[in-house]
Amino acid sequence: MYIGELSTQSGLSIDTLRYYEKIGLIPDPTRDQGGRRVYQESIKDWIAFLKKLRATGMGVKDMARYAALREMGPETANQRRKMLEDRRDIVSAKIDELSDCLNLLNYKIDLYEEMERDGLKTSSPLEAKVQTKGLLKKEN
Amino acid sequence: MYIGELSTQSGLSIDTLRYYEKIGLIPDPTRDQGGRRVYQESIKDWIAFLKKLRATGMGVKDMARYAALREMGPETANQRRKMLEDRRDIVSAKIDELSDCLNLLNYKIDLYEEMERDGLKTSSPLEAKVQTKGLLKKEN
DNA sequence: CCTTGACCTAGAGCGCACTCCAGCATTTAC
DNA sequence: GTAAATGCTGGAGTGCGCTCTAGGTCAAGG
Repeated sequence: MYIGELSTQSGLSIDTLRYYEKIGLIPDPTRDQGGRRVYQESIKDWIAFLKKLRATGMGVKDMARYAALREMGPETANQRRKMLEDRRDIVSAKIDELSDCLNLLNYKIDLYEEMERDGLKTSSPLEAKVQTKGLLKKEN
Repeated sequence: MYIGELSTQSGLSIDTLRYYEKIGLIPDPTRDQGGRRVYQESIKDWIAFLKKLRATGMGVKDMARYAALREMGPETANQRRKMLEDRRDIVSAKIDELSDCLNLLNYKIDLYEEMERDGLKTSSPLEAKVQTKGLLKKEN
């Protein structure tokens, strides 16, 4: 499988695939006689996992660290587990934060709907209302 | 309230406060005789809301658009509502995505624990196991 | 007075994660 | 045999969201 096909199938651009290789996220593939990268099917699973890690907000440096540990073999399992646990905690916290944001958005959308239904009769700033409800300032 | 105090109370750096002002996220404050910014208490609520929008992943350009609509008064309420609805959908989708990621992380952490408990007896790549479970590739 | 500290401006610089470019080689289809 | 498609490299460029710097002003305390 050449890079174009891998790009199509993995959803990463050709440039990104080469970039990921350069920074050590993807192992150097074999080359054909013409010097072109030849990928094995199994790389797709690894890339799918990398995409999941990126989706969690992990930076490419951390991902490269994880990839390097993986290359080193099973004796690094505990370090990789630790990284995933750290990431789990971060993701968990982010979900909570986004849930808060979602509540606030829904609350303000309701206020706007009310305001539009009432024909713009109230012109007091919505942010003030939100504050009085104590929906903001929960943290920060 | 001068910028230093606002920085402390809002959790944004002084530089960020001036930057937000420059790009139109924060209304231009009045100045004292010496030209120094003087803020009203109410700005803190607005900044708290801006921080929430940022936490949802909204870019500063969109935030500036929202801020500009707000400056224009109540007749822009429907446009602002639309923006918040769009953002709600994005946040909702992001929560779902992160929940998926959380499941995958937990699954892999379990595998690592198992592997470490079994004394590294299996050296097959974990990514392959994950793939066979169909936890990856749900989208992408 | 004079120093200290908080503030000011315009603009440069930074870290991140790509993305694009120029210039070239190879392969494939006609 | 030639043109189009696909690939290669090294390095520059991009957009984002700040963050920092240089060189200055201003107000309060000793």
